[in-house]
Amino acid sequence: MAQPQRREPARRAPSRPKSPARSPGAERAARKAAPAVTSESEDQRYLAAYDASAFERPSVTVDVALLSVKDDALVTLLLSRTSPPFRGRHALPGGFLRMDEPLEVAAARVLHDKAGLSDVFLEQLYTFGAVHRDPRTRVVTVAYYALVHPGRLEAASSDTTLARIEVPWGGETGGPVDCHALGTARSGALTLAFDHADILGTAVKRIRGKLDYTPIGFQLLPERFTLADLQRVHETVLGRPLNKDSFRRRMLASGQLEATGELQREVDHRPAELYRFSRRSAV
Amino acid sequence: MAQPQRREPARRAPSRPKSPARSPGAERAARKAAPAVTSESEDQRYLAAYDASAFERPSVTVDVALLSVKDDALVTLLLSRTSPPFRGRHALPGGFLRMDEPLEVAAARVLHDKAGLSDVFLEQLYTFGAVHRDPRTRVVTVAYYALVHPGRLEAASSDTTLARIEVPWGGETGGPVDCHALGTARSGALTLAFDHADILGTAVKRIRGKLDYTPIGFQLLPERFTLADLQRVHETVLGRPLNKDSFRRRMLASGQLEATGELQREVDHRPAELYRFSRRSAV
DNA sequence: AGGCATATATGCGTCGTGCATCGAAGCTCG
DNA sequence: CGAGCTTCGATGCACGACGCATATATGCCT
Repeated sequence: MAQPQRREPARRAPSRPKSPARSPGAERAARKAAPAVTSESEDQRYLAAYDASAFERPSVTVDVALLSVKDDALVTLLLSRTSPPFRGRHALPGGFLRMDEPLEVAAARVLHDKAGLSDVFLEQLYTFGAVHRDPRTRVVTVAYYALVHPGRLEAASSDTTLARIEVPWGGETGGPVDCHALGTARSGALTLAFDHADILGTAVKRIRGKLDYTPIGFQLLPERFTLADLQRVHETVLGRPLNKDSFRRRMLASGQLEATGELQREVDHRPAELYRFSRRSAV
Repeated sequence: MAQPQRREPARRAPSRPKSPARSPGAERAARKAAPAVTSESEDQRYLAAYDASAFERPSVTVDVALLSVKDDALVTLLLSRTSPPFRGRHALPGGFLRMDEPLEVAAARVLHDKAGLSDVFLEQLYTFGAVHRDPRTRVVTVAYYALVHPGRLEAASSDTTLARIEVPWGGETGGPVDCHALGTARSGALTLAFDHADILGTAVKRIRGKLDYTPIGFQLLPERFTLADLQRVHETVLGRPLNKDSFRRRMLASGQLEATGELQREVDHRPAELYRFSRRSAV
């Protein structure tokens, strides 16, 4: 819906107008006490409370979890925060939503301005709106995830940091992930700003789920790649080994691969054929 | 991220500070021209533009696509709008996000106040932020979807409308859906307010995708049900017939079902056994 | 009592997957 | 130059899930 001009009549006002019921049990009890009757006085109080908060608007930002696979590890791009809160900590690239740009454009802009990347696979991930996820004001952030192959990250790492992602949970469980700065010899875990470790965890969970039935794996590879490359990417994302033969057959049968006829070079064994992603699969 | 107090230094300012690059080609060209160099003057201009829009905040609402399956049809709960814009049209239950409540609590509150429903399966769906989705101001809405069995809808239909959902696309394609008011004999399609037909379409697409590997099907049934009931619900959601034997075996093998020992009653044929959803499946 | 409609169990061909085997094709080294 | 190494890539086979067909069970109706 959406009414900046508050006209919507509020039916079935909750017994506690100020705070909505949090626990399902309490909520059900409240409903049982006053099932479907509309009390005028309750409506009045409810409207008053509604009015008060309706015009106070939270800030809206976009954050981008930029993921890649480098040296058989999931990596992400982080920025060091130069101002409080969480000064000095690492955070996802993000920024405010402008009034005249769609959400996805804002995410692309953030990626362009802060990571120097354009023309990147980008998809909405989840919206995080915990009340105190930003200690200053209410900030609702629409998180996106982006996928690039590691070659495109090299050029962008001026004041950005590449961090290796370690997933402390198995399969599809979910939860925050741990990040370790890449390159630096010390392996101390980075403490991310805000709820960005949760955002990254959600992103990992999402791409793990979508990997089998969507062509997102190709986004993490250069244009030409071998089947072994593709399998290593899948194994890195999923965090578990895959059967080689089954993977081959499944990929070749999916119709998403196009043989280039070219062969691998500079390898000390039999070179594999190079394939290309063919997006005319969904025909 | 999220900085109401604008301190974030903007690196790699785009060559056109006002409008972020829209076309991938143009964007890539711009990046090639100025790869990783930070120009101070560009930063200045960029910050000025950034400041201007950073403090103007969009409104944030939540909308809930409440879905159910009734008489072998997908149905949703709609409200008639009593004020412009889209006065008289039907819309999803929704409302403003309050400053002190999490997103999911807001969605539950909306469901409680406008549909009289509590303790409902509720999950975040997608965030819609097209610039002019609300003709008055910028409104970003965080859409949720909710699932209930049709028995819980009867009590709630005071000034709400139940509408049958017709999906004009097949499988996982996506897009808006058509709605037809239930009960009324005439089958004229309802024109929904805002982008709510898209939200419903996204919800249908989502539950179609999640139906096989999550227990959401049980949310659309009463506590006890037969395997045939469950199959009909699945077929209605997916919009295609399913193989009976395969469905039986898959469901029984999933470990999510618990036989009650009871049998169906008041049917003019052999009664089927009643099952119950057992959430101790993931053990 | 018999018919009817549906539930429930069983058997079989097919297909995808995991596993093992085998030949092929480049490189390295003696 | 040929043997040996490593990985590629194809083939064969057992197993399980699925689609399909068949057979039996069971409560209600006539």
